[in-house]
This record gives sequence, structure tokens and C-alpha cells, in this order.
Amino acid sequence: MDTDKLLKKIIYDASRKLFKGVSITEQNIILQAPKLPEHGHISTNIAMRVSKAAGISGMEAAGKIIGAIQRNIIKTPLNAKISQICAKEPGFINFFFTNLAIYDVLEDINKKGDMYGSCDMGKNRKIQIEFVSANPTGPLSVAHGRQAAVGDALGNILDFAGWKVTREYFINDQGRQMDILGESIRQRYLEFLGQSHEFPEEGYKGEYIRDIAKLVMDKYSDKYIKPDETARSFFRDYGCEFIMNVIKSELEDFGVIFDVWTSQAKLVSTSKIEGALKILRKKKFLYESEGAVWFKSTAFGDDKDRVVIKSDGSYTYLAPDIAYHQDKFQRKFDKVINIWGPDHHGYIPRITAAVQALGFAKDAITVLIVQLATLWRGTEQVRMSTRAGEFVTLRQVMQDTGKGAARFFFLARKISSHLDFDIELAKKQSQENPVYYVQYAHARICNIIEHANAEGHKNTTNPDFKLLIQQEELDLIRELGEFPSVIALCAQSLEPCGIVSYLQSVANKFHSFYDKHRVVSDDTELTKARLALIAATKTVLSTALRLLGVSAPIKM
RNA sequence: GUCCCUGUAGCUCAGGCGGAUAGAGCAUUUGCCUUCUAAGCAAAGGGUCGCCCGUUCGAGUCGGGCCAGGGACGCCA
Repeated sequence: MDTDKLLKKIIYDASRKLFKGVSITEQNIILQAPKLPEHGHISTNIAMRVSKAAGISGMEAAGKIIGAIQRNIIKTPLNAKISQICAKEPGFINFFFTNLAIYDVLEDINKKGDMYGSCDMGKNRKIQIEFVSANPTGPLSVAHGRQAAVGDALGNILDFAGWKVTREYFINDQGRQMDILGESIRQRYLEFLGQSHEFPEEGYKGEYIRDIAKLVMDKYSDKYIKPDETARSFFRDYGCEFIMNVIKSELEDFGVIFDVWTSQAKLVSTSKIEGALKILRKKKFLYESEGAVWFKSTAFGDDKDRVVIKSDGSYTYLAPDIAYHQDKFQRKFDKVINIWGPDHHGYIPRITAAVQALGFAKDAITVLIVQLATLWRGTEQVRMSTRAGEFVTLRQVMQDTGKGAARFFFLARKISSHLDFDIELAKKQSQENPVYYVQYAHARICNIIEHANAEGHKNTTNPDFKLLIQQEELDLIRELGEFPSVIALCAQSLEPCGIVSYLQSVANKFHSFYDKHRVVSDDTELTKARLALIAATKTVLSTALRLLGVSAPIKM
């Protein structure tokens, strides 16, 4: 808020002038909302920070600073907004605002509408978020679901914070995993044709493999019965394409739309890998040893060097990945974010090393590790394994709980924390379920507005906010005023979960207000003001829910 | 063995860069619907912030050392 910025500057100027010998930066000055009402609406700790260097007590320093602030504030717009400034042990300076300052929030929301809360932090720079990127070897799991929810919400948040966002999926349509997939399908196919078969030890045992084999059989009969390379590559390609289509439709139904799908196979065919390795070789970051070619990732802090070309001449996974990252930066992204599962965390040093070796800045790439989601049905944990084909798919969870509840649950924890996802709970249409608490607030507001219209309160122009003087009203407005800083914090820390707790807080303030005061009454002016208040609340709720990808229902 | 994540109320978790009496939801107990949605509100109980040491006006927060749980450490992808 502008008030905060101005206040900070005044405090800064005042303390700079008073304590010339003490180094103070604007960063040092922290404005904070106190927990207790008697400590005012905002407080600063600056006096305690300078008191020691100045050789006086915190209270003494606070007294001096307050004097200076009061002299400076008179000629600013803040004068009308601050009712009292006082010092409290051991040296806090507390500011009390008049209600005038608070009503600015409502004006602001009214003016900006569903852009309220946005900012220009990104300055229109290009940012790419690569996420999910699951190998096409089966349907998406719950872990992918969390990554999808996080990546998509982060995309929304960064977009809202002024970045130009590209969402991208890297398709691993090559290599051993694909061979195993093709072979698994081929064996099931032979099984259908009544041939004795040996199902690969590491093969994918899920029922969906049989379904794919059945499709092939229905369509091509015994055309691919011979165990030759034609058959093998057919099953590989067919399986990959089939499963990618499954994944795409799952993501789409989950509300996640990717802008770009990049295929590893295509990357290889355009010889980007050789190109990238050539650069590394030229910069002397590649060397040969034991018949293999190694990337000198230790030059950038990795604990050991990594093989890029195996002794049999084929690439390790790192090689195409290096090429892919070079490709990203060639596409002129100012910043690249990769969202990975915890099983890849050991991979971070080598990919950031590669990015730096290619000549890009270290902080141009950020890898976020989204910790696993553990599924529960009540008190019973659901065990999963992709290979064995025993796992709950994202689609099943979506069908069980609904898209919105699933996304809300996935985003409710910090991405670095393990997440317990209780399907039974997310399914419940009851008060135990936190999604409904927030959505209910939104639906309630819509209902009141509808009711107000029916009662003939149609004219909503120029509401007089000064009529909003009840504690619950002021608390709610103050909460709405926090939205921009919540967004800024989430965008900066690349952590969507702040929005979830903020939503709960707004809903809580609204429900309290609702319970104590009637919006629609005989007092037309008060009704108008309160309608404006709940409309502003609705705007904030629906915007925040939109950023998370959760619906804001009109009726419940 | 090395590295990463986690440890806060009975349970699941919040706690921007250190700040005043540590918070929320659920669960438990108790109140509140003739008036806009009770999927709601209000109140109560519930804590050695894993343990120890340090840094300082002040530590759940920062540093060091332990303890416990989960995960990663391939010429797999």
C-alpha cells in the first residue's frame, strides 16, 4: 500500500537525520502489523535497532524518532490518516490509523476489479515453467497431480505479478523407459494372441498396458506378431502416443493447459545435442575417461563429474537435457523454472552446472522440488508403485474429490513439505473440508447480492465507506488490503500456499462480519456501503481462487 | 557415509528480513437459526515450538552440535 511506503520513507528520513553516525538502510526499517490492538495498526522496531549504536535506551530513541516523525508528517497526506503515534517498551513505535486510511483499500479494489492485487514485479520479462514432464509410461499419479497444481498456480501467480509466462512439458519419448513400455505392450499383445510369452521383469504391469495391447489387436490383428525391430518400434511409438494422449486429457481435465510440448526425440533429430556438447567441449568442460565422455560439473559445485556419452557411444539422460536447457535460453527466456519430484533432487547440481557451463547466469534457472503427496483414505495409507501398476491416478482423485478440492489440497502446503492428502476428507461435503469454507463465503456473498437486488437495492454508485465503522467491517477491510502483499510474497518465494491460508483468513473475517451484521436493511446508505464491502470481498475471493485454479461457486 | 526435506496443540499444518501474551482448521465441550445460505458464528480447554549450546536488548525464527522420521546419492530416465 502507498501509505506503508510513504510512512517507511518518513521513518527512514527521521531516523537518518537523528542518528547520523549509525548506518540505517531502508531495508532495516520493518513495518509490521502487531497482534494486539493496543499496539496500533502498524509498528516499527527501528528505535531498538539504532539505540545501542547511539548509546541510549530503546524508549529514548523511540521518543526522539516520534518527535521527528510528527514534525515531518504534517505536510503529507499521512497526517489525516494517522491518529496517534506512541512508544512502548522496549522501544516499539506504534502507529494508529484513522479509518480514512482503511477505506482506501475499498476504493482501490473498486478501481482495479479483478486486477486488484496484481503488480509489475516481473516487468514483462519472459519466464518459463517446465513441469510435470512425466515419462509417458502410464497415467499421471497423485505426485504428478501435485506438481501440476503447483506449476499451474505458480504460472497464474507469476502472470499476475507481471511476468510473461510460458508453461511447458518436456516429453521423454526416448530411451530405456520407452523400450520397456513398448516391450510390455508387445508381450500383452502376444498374450492375447495365445502365444507363450515372457513378461519382462521390469515391465509395466498396470492394467492399462493390457488395454493398449487389446486396442492394437483389435485394429491390426496379428500384424505385429513377429519379434522384429518393426514390431518393437511400432509398440514403442504406439504406446508413447497413446499414453501421451491420456496424459494430455488428464491435464486438460485438471485445468492445466500447456503452451509448449517439447519432444526429446525431436530434439535429438535436430542435432541440438551435438551442438550443445560442442560448446561444452570448446569451453573445455568435457573430457574422456574410461571410454566415456564426462561433463566437468565439479567446476560448478557438483560433487562429481557426470557421464554424458557412455562407453557404448550412446547418450546418458544428461546429454539431451543439456541441449534442452540450451534450447530454453535460446528461446530468450529471462528466467527458467523447473519443477521436479524429490527423486530428482540429486540432479539439480549437474543441470545448474550445465546451464552455467553453457554461459548462462546461475540464477537464471531455479529448480523447485515438490515433495511427495502421501495418499490416505481416512487413517489408512494408500501404497503405490508405478511398475507394479498399483497406484491411484490423478484422474481417480479428481473423480473422487472434484477438480477444485484436489487442487486446493495440493496447494495447501509448502511445496517443500510432505503432503498428506486424505481422499475421504477432500471428498466430504462437510465443515471438515476447508475448500468449502472458502467457497461458501463466496457463494454467501453472491446470495446476498441477489437478495439485495430482489429487495430493490439497485443503485450502488458512490457508496459512503465512512459508514463502515464496526470492528468486523474494519477487520475485513484490513484483510482485503493485505492481498497485494500476499501476491508479491508468493511470487517472490515461488510458493503458492500463502494464497490458500490467506483465502481462509478472508473467509473467516467475512463469516464473522456476516454473522454479526446484516448487509441488507432499511438503511439504504448503510446497505449500499456494505454491499460495496462484500462486493470487494467477492472480488478478492474469486481472484485468489482463480489463481489457484479453484472454482468460485455462486450457489452451494 | 554424503546431500536434501521435515520435527510447533490430540490430528493436519501456518508462522515475510529475529519483536511485544506462539496461531488456524479439524477433533472435544458449551452457547447461537421467526429476518440476506448453520457447509456459518461465538466461547472454553489443549504447548518443554525434537534436545543442548551459542549469537543479542529480544530466538519457534539465525549459527553450531546432537536425536528422530522421510527421500536422493547409476556409463537408469
